[in-house]
Amino acid sequence: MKKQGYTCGLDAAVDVVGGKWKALILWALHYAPLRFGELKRSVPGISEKMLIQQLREMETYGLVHREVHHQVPPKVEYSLTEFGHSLNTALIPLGDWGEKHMRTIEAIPRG
Amino acid sequence: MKKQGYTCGLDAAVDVVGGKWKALILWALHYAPLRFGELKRSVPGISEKMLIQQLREMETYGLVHREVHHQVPPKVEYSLTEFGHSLNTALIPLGDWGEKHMRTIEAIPRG
DNA sequence: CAGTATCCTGTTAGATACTG
DNA sequence: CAGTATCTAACAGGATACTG
Repeated sequence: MKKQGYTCGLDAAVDVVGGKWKALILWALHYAPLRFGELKRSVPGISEKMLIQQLREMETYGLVHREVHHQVPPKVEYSLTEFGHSLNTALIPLGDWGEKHMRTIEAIPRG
Repeated sequence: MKKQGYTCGLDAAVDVVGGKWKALILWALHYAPLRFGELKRSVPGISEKMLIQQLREMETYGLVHREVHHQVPPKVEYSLTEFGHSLNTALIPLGDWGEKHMRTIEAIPRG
């Protein structure tokens, strides 16, 4: 979330879902609501700091809903809103594309 | 292009098209091949440095083709490959989503 | 369990000036 | 026209330790 005055829809969408983690978190929540710890295990490699940071942003975007259950031990569940689901749906073709070309992508020399 | 061993297709796709500019450059080239200067005008706000840098990466990914016409003054045309077109197609729903929700997105308080 | 708080590093990106 | 080169600021992200 950095700009105003987007030049096209893709510009706006990339601004919302951009960065290393948001699309993956969205994807993980597609199937069912998850607790913080479950989510962490569902997104391999993410640190607790990045996870909570991205979740907070996605909450302010209205993509994710945070539900606190006052128990001991604490239980917090994250789920997609309708808005979040609509974004996830829009990401499906991109995910399919990536899956289809994963081998090609991995074979590209890094640098 | 940073990792190997993607966990899902979206992971791989975000790695290829991620960052601030690549999706926009891809989008601009969707309609027709463009020269460097035309491309710069088509992607408002991009610096020459970022444009050439992103184009080079996209060339190594095989998304973009660079055609040099040996003339004075020089003329270099950039176009999408078939691979680039396939990625662009996969981005259409995301672009539509962004367009549809642009007002909502702009209204979110920045942080 | 579900976070916070700090510190630290590498990358991204902007500004500016210059070239074949 | 189509780039290169250099410098610097900003930010994303990682490591580690601590808390209600």
